[in-house]
Amino acid sequence: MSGNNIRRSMPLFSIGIVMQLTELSARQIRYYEEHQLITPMRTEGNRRLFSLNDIDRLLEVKDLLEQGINLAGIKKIFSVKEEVEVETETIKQAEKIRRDLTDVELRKLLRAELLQGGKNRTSLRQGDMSRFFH
Amino acid sequence: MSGNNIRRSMPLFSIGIVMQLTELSARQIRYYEEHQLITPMRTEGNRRLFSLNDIDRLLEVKDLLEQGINLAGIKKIFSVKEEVEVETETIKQAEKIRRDLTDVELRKLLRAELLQGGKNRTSLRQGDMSRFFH
DNA sequence: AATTAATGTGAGAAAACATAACATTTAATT
DNA sequence: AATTAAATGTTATGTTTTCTCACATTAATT
Repeated sequence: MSGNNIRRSMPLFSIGIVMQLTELSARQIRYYEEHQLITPMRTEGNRRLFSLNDIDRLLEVKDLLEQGINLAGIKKIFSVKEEVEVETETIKQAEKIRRDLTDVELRKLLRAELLQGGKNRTSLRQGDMSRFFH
Repeated sequence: MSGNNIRRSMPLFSIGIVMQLTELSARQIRYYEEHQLITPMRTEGNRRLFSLNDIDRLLEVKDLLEQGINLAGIKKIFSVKEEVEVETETIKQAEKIRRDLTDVELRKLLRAELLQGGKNRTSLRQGDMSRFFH
């Protein structure tokens, strides 16, 4: 999942290409950056380099603007979205930790059982075999 | 399938980006173009614009060169590959045509059967109903 | 030693992009 | 109606990137 994200945030496209892909003017794109709706990378020579994520954002900005929402509103919408994403990500990770922990518990139990096998002969393998040797 | 191909042949990347992605020098890239291993598009202002396919090709060129194959060899390899691709495409299409034709045959048969229902009363529906009205 | 294939390097011109300032348009507010 | 603010257009000027072309270098082959 993360590999794809890296790819989508890779700075690849010049402003000329982005203009074509989004049908926005350079002025518009720069203006939206000025208002922090996107934050494209820069080359050593200070040229903007846009990622696929940037392009997605620009298309969304365009769409929302056409719906009559102003830049302030769009910015807020983005920040809310961002929050939601962070939260779901946190939940996901918590879920993963929970799973991992229960796995650890499970292994602990199994390990205890195996170690106890010396004294109390009721280990799994013996239990299985006992069907044939009684 | 074709939509993806269009995307992969879309002229998007400047030579600077391609240099970074392929770790080839501009000289090398232009030289390979000169020898028709790639044919990037041009902007109105005569700048090269590379597609994902171009980049793939360049990486393959690089790889084959490192294996000691010269440009002539690489060119031949590409043309052979191209031929193979064309052939498999042709086979695929022939296969599709065959399928479509047999479908047509099938429908023809069904249609003939339905039309004949007026004279010889053994149509499917009547056949079904006859179980209850005998 | 000479030739060839692949790549490096430098010059000069053109294209693309940068910022900045001022102009225009449109919609909202007074 | 006049004013203001938001969004975009336009123009000017400087810098970066890319273009082609020519010549140089390197390594392998004859």
